Amino acid sequence: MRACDHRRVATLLYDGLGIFEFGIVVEIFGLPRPELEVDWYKFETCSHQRGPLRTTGGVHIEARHGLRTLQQAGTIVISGWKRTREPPPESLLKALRSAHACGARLVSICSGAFVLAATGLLDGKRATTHWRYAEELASRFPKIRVDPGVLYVDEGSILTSAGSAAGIDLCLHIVRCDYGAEIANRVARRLVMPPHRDGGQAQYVQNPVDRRAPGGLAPLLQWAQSHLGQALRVEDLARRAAMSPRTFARRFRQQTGTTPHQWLTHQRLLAAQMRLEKTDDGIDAIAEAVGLQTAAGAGVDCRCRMALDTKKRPRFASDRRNRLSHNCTPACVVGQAVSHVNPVTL
Amino acid sequence: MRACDHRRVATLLYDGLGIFEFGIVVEIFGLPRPELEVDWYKFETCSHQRGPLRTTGGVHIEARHGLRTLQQAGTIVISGWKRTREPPPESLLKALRSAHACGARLVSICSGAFVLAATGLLDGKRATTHWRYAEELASRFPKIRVDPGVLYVDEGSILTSAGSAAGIDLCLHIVRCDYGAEIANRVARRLVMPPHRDGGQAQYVQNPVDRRAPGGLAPLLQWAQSHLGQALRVEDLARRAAMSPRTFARRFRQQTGTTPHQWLTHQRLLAAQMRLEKTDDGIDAIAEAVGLQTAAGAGVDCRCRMALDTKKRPRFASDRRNRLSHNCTPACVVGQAVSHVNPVTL
DNA sequence: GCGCATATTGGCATTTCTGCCTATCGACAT
DNA sequence: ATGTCGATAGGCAGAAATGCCAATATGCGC
Repeated sequence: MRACDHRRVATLLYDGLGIFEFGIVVEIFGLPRPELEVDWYKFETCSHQRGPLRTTGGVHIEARHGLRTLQQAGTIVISGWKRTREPPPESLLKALRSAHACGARLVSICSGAFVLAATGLLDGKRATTHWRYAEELASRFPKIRVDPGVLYVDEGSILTSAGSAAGIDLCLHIVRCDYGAEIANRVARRLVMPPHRDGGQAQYVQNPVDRRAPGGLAPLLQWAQSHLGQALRVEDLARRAAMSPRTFARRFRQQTGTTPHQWLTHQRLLAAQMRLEKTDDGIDAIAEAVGLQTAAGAGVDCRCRMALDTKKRPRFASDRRNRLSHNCTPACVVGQAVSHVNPVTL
Repeated sequence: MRACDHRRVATLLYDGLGIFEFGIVVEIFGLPRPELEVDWYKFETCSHQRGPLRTTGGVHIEARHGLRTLQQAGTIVISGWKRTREPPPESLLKALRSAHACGARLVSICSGAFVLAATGLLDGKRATTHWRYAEELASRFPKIRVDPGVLYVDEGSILTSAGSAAGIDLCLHIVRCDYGAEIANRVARRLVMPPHRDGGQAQYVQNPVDRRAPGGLAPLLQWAQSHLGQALRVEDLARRAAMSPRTFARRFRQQTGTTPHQWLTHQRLLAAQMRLEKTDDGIDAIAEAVGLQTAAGAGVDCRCRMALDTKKRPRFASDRRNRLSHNCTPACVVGQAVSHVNPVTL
């Protein structure tokens, strides 16, 4: 394994490239950043294919380099892969293996994990991918320990990240490793992104992953979601999970990234949003149904009130199609009201 | 003003286009989404310039349409503008004004606000842009009420968003307005982004904006940041801000998006991260210095402990350059530990 | 100036959160 | 078998967060 410069970053272009994921890589590694006053990354686009390549959004782009350059890079980013079932060309795999053998760092975003998986280099290692593909990845590459619940996995020389935006998190993580926290924070700030975000992509998945994980909270959360109308106290939830309140709080944070109460409030607001759109019920009825009016405890106050307070109801809620000044539905307003709540969805 | 279909989305390409911002627009509006089972947006790329256009990342792309198509769209997105000082061509401005007169919605991301500003359509309206450009925008277009503290501004027919990633928030907002919260949430989930995020970009700016806003917390926050070592209680902060604890809590949430205590803890961890990199102090000394060991109150527990606990120190902190199994510096680990804390920076 | 409506503020009670301390359990070496 | 170490669980007290209500300020039309 020869030493190689991780600051030489190459990313793979291919026919059908997702421009968003590519954009992330460019934004983090590919922009000149004189203000940071460090020896910043050198960035190259490479492809195994010649000529203009189609991308999402209906535009075409052309890589400036071929696999040879890719292979010489110290950090290689595979941002997605058009069709997960399509095996990557052997020439590409060879280049990746060779680069890795020389000490290069392999990075994948979203379905790019399938390319890394195909090299065999992930065997026995942990990895992740977009939650839509997690199952497929795990079943097609059983040797890989797929963790669908995290935003990214750092296995040292191979790093994989979950869907789309999680690529930002991983790229920032890499910057943090290479240049330190301060630089990474500055990059994040310029991106107007939080410097780190976690709790895993589990938050963003529709159905909780790992339903039957030992001590998993998923069943409880599901139960809670369908009983939002009741005045659920954290203590009750803990009892239901057969844990002491303290342990429950700890587990809850581990698995969701928030406190039970914040999560609950957020669920209530989301539910309210949905009902505002899907039903013709009035604000009060909905608030009641999702447990917001009566709710014992805490979590909403002015924020939710701003949108749900019965006093303001006539202003926009007389009809659920009634539009606000800015063409927003009530649900939209609630959405903005929610915004201050910790963004955990599950 | 004729009715026009907001679902016809066009975005402007230009020489020097930021591929990241463009990617956002594509990802939200430009992907086929059969799974949503709605009449999704039609997406077009337009430009006033012919031929391949340079973009960030060193690739070239070509717009499929010209200004005529742009003008006919119902939603026009300007994702950035290469040089804020460069006046947009009159032909473009004309097309935008004309489209707007016909009822089209104008949307800007990042420095794209300068293009909208140049049309004059923003005069008297509220708007925002990337925090780096906010001041310039305000001074060059004094008639615009620039709000540099928010992620986006919805003025009905003109929507502006702050830097880069804030464009995602705005685009999701638009989807929420057009198709409702559920659809928007599904799009967000697929992006692995929170469905809404707020508290404003104020969180991400290095130096708090609006330092002298009436009742602004910025000075207090700055003071707190330089006195993290002390055992600051929320009550103390409130007193220092000359507010009752209750009012303080409310204001704090308004302006930062979190509770005082969460913010404080996050600041402590960030500070610890920095010190781990910049100084040769040991874990204990640093923890002490940023108020984590001694800290009265709450906020860290197992999360921070995971990285800072003196018991585990020998494992990775004997030398600050000492690497973990995954090539991470201690600061990096702390970063991951921080992750469960609400991502507010300020 | 007056009355009404709305927004802001402060205090209080309740719930929730969290650091810390102790107890328990299992692995492992002696 | 015994003791030590580490990890996890539970309990507790103090701090923090929040809904709610009452009081006060602010604004507005008359």
